[in-house]
Amino acid sequence: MPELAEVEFFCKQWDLGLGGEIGEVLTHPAARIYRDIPAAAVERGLTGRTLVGSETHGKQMLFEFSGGAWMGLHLGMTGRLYVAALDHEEEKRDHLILVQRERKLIFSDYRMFGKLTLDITDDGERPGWWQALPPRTTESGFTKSHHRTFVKRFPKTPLKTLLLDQRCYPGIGNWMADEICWQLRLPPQTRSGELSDEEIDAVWKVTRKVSRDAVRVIRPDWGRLPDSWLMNHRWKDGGVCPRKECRTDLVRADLRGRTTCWCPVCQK
DNA sequence: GAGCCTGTTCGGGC
DNA sequence: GGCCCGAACAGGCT
Repeated sequence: MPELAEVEFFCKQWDLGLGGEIGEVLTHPAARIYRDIPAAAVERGLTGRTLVGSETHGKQMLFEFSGGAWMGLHLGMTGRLYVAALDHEEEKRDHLILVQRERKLIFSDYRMFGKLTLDITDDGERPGWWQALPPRTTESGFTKSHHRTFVKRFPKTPLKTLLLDQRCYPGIGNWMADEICWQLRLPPQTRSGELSDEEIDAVWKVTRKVSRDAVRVIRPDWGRLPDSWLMNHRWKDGGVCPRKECRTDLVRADLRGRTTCWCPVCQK
């Protein structure tokens, strides 16, 4: 489910817990998210600390706790964060629960593709892996030239596939990649090497726009994206291109292992 | 019951 | 080694 805007939405859910001490940490030790760090280490590492900050970067989240503890969280396909009252009955897939005095902060992930990390740093700096993440697509560090250089490295890769590469497009997932191709009127199969310099710059521009618009709409309350976008039409059978002058039946097919949706008329 | 799937990683093949 | 690509991971939902 979560791409960059949804990740921001989920991250914000835990804001209620900012400034609150973690009295107890409940885990499911056998859950797959503890493959990199044992559940016991997470319990030991976070109990008694205070949640003091949170931020997102693409599909990654970072939670800061007092004393230089940093918890990284990736939601995988189906992860979500929510807040519940203390008397909330634990659900089957609630793999991590941070219990505060007035609430529970819960990470739930039924398919368990999520990932959790914990770093304790002495100097108060963010962990190295976080600092090494590429520029966000919503920010000024995501420059035209940075983008152009990356595109030219992979001339044979289809545009849609390229847009899923987190090394350049952190946070872009399947629906956003299709949306970007559709707004560009370019077939998702277009090889990167076939793009003109003008088209490469257009990819950069639309990527920024789709990223920023998605965050603006989804982050506050999981709002609905405009019906003028492809997004609201791509899932159901019988979906048609939302362009007024087009209305052609959308095509859905596999591209490099991912379901891809496009308009056969607008995108050629 | 089979197939689907908004993500990432791993390993085989070239 | 680099690149490509399919399989695997897992389970709720249609």
